[in-house]
Amino acid sequence: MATSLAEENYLKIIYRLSENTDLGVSTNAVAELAQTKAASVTDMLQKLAEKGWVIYQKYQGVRLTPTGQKIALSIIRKHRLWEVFLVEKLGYNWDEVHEIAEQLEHIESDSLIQKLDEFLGFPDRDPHGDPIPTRDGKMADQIYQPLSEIKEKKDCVLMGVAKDAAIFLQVLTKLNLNLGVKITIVEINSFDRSLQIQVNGAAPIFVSHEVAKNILVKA
Amino acid sequence: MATSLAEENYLKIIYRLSENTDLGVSTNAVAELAQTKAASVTDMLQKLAEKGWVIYQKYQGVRLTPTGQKIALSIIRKHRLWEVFLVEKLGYNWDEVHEIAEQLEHIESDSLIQKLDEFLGFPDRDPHGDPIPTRDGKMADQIYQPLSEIKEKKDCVLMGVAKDAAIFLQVLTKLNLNLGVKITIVEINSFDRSLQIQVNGAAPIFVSHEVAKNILVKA
DNA sequence: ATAAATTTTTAGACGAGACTAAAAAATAAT
DNA sequence: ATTATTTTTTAGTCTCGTCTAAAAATTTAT
Ligand SMILES: [Mn+2]
Ligand SMILES: [Mn+2]
Ligand SMILES: [Mn+2]
Ligand SMILES: [Mn+2]
Repeated sequence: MATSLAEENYLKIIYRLSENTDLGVSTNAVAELAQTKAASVTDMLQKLAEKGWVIYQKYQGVRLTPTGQKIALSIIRKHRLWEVFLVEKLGYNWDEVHEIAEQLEHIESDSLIQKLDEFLGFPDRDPHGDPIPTRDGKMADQIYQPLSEIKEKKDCVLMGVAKDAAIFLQVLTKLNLNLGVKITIVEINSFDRSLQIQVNGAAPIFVSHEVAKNILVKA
Repeated sequence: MATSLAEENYLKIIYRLSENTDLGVSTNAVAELAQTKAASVTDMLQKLAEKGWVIYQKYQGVRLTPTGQKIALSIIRKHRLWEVFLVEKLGYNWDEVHEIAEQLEHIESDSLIQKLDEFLGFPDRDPHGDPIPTRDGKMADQIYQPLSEIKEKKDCVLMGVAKDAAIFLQVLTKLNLNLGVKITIVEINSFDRSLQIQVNGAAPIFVSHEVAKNILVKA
């Protein structure tokens, strides 16, 4: 069945909110991400339920059906492949691509994504370190951990981010915190949990716990 | 002012219908290309007129304002650049790209088109030989002529097509009539104006006048 | 010049997707 | 166990872009 742009965006949002929980997703949570009102969300959830893409019961929240999940994953796959294209081929920075990919992810053509994937060398991570779902709808687990969970004196490598808002990415760029850099934790300030770190062995800098939470690293 | 997908498509259609005439474009002509009804076209023309993109007077047809023309040309620019991308970078055939470009042409990002243009090496023709409008909205003239106007015994080179419907392009491909081939006119049959031609010096084949009209060549 | 045919516009309706205001249900506080 | 608060749903309205049916204007034919 055909999916409208609005439907695709709702499914993607529901998918995102489902990732960290087994409970149904609340109407208000969807409304916030969709930048719309709760009443509009209720309307849409009823439509999505009729199409068989979500399980929805009044006041009980919503969850994706296997079909709904499949659709969401295919949109996410397109989004992330386009992000790779924009960064790798067109020379964008990682903080500039999300909004454009939000548009490109809705282009409908199986062969296009197939060929794009090939053109890009079948990448398995996007420019923010997020796994790219496979063609048959399987997404690798996020295997990296937040920098905030690494112990003092340890080394690690920046593999991704847990948030791709431009404003956050620009901060990282300004601090030379790019994909692949080596991070050494010099000290963790116990009172506000901020970190003193070295980036590729350079002079130590400070980052807040909030920032560290959203930086994904491998030991 | 922002343009909706529907508005962009209407402006593009009006542009196309204006190319070969100085008269206003008729409601019915637009309706046919838009695959919609005349009543819907009338509605839209009134909206476009309010936005200052067309001059519209009841029963008098419609024509683009300079602003409207600018918008139309920017959509056509995007369409053709994406077509180049699909053929040159992703390996599509020229008969497969039009529908996908119809979607991609509506992606909104100045920097994206800028970077895409650069990535493609600033092409000035799309895979069908059509000129790509420049960033500041100038479109080169179509300098090629229909094969149907070439004299007997003359040689020419296939530079483009006047129609990019997949069904037509597939016929050309089947006859080895690809961009850049040398065509020699062996004979013109006077009774139905069909042509006997050689493609790159191979054994002669027949093409109808209808086909010849839509093949663009340079002598 | 009048009638017939065609084209175009208007009038009224509809679905998608959003909104506001108000009602209902679920949660939290006393 | 009642209130009070928050969340969610319903009811009614709006805009966009489309449709059909009918009216009006234009063009063509007689
Ligand atoms: Mn993104
Ligand atoms: Mn991403
Ligand atoms: Mn095309
Ligand atoms: Mn083309």
